[in-house]
Amino acid sequence: MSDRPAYERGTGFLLSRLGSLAARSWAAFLAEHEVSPGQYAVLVVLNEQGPLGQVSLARSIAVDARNLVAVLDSLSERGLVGRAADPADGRRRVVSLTPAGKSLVDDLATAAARGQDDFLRALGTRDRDRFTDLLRRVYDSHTG
Amino acid sequence: MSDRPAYERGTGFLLSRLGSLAARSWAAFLAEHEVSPGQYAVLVVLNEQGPLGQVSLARSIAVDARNLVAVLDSLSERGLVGRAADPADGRRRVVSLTPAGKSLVDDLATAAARGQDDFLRALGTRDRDRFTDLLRRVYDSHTG
DNA sequence: TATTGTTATACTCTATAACTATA
DNA sequence: TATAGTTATAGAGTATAACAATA
Repeated sequence: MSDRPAYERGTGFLLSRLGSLAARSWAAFLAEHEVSPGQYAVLVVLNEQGPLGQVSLARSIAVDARNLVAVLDSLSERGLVGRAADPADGRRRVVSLTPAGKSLVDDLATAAARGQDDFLRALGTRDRDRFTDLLRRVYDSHTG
Repeated sequence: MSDRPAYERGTGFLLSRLGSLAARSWAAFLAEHEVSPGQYAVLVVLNEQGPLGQVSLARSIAVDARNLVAVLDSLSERGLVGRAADPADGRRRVVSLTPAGKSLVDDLATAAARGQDDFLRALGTRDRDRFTDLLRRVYDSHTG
């Protein structure tokens, strides 16, 4: 086990603190490519799941739909996503990835894989895979 | 492996996103006890490591020393920590936990252990232990 | 000159409230 | 009435710049 009282460094505490560190590191990496973490999350989800309405998109990235508006505005201005009115439902605006957006996601993802090495330097190759697997399972349980 | 392109959901992306979720959940729990995440982090570190100067303390919780000042002011006003001038170095102010602070940390840690169950519902008991261990190793590698 | 602690300020992320339009 | 999208605004968390006191 540990030489410290385990309850003081429970998973919630650790995940919250480490997540804060990771978010800073991640934002700094993305900033070099002039993309915010929220923008990248949108691009990734659209690339994986295809076009989505804004409410579905917001839930998929665990962001409030109100705060998604400005993110989509900025992505749209840069030509990375498009918003099209849904003919079947006048309220909906379907968001989709443009070819330029698709190209950017692929490039960033490749670069990001290299950038992670330093942050996870405490773990060996096998533990990194285990870690990523556990993270994904917990993450997916919260975003559906 | 996965049915999705693994590079898109690398560890940096997942940790940053999940950490954001965990931080919200964690802050909500602490708010019920009128404590902020930053305040709790200070209390935990002081409880583990004993009295510290503000620069050492800031590094231990991975927070900028400038942003630590207001946190310590609020904790001091509530009588949870004390700041004493260091006789050996006039610049330093040594921060230490008061009995009331120590008591609060212990109570919160016990309550937090119960509150984590829902957030980690996707993992079994053994995987939770593995997850916590991996988190701690990565976290410690960044905070010394 | 370097370090400790501090203030002021700005920027990002998130949350609260209220609104429009469509169903 | 319920839902999709939007706006305005306020609150945390963090980062940049500059400063005083001490080493």
